[in-house]
Amino acid sequence: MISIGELARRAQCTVPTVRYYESIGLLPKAQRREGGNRAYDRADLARLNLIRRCRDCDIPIERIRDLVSLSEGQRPCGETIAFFEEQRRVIKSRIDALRDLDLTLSLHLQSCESSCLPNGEPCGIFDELQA
Amino acid sequence: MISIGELARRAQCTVPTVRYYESIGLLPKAQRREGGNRAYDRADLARLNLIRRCRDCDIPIERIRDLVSLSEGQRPCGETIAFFEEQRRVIKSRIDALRDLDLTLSLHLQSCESSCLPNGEPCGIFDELQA
DNA sequence: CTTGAACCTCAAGTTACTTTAGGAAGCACA
DNA sequence: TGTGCTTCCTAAAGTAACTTGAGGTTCAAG
Repeated sequence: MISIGELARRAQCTVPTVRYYESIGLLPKAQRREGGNRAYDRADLARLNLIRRCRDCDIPIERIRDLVSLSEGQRPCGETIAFFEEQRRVIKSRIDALRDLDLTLSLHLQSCESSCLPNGEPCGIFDELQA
Repeated sequence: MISIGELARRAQCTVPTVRYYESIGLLPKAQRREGGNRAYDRADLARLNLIRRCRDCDIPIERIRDLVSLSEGQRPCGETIAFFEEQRRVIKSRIDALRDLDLTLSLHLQSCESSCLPNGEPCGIFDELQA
């Protein structure tokens, strides 16, 4: 059994975030010690880790709720596979968008760096962006 | 001079979003027609386009405020380049996190698909995820 | 000149948290 | 046993970046 602080540390999130997840029912109500402090076990950490992995990738909480209930309900494989595949599609399109933006930024950086004067005067980087 | 609807359409955002940007001072107070409707010109569109590009990249509004004042103040290139490079770092780490999650999902999908029974009964896909 | 789309303001709702206020619990060490 | 100090507790309010809703006005087409 570990404390909420230890749990948060291991799952790389903050203590209030853990309490918040409990308050919205994404984590089950935690067990309590004598004095009232929350206590967690390995399964809690596993579940929080799963949630955090997903949140780091901006999967909305409602979708994570689906995932968790899928994992608990022992649903047939088909549903689970479909869910995972859908998430992979979302992830893929997000990666594509980010790569695209990165390319744009790198092009603007290049043009800035090549047209910049050594004295550090402003170049035309914003002219293009605002055109 | 174009209407707020036309402006929003061209900058790929919604009308309320434009009004919101004005309300927080990210866009200057719009000119008005006789009846009170907002009217915009090319410069407004340029500025909104810049803002939207950045927001698509999840650059927070406070940072865009910095950028706008950077572009208006004709600051030296160094600052601008540093800003863009920082944004590229943010994008890169976000892509890495997404790729990582995608890999995890694909591994679980594989193990699910290979251990699944043809009748669609649940397999152990979540056992690993929650371990 | 009327009708429907687009516009207006102001207020409240949304998501996923964080921050604040005001205490109580737990643990070291003197 | 007392005295700190960190960690914990709850409840409420704040934050970012918008979206949605209510209730009313303006504008362009027919």
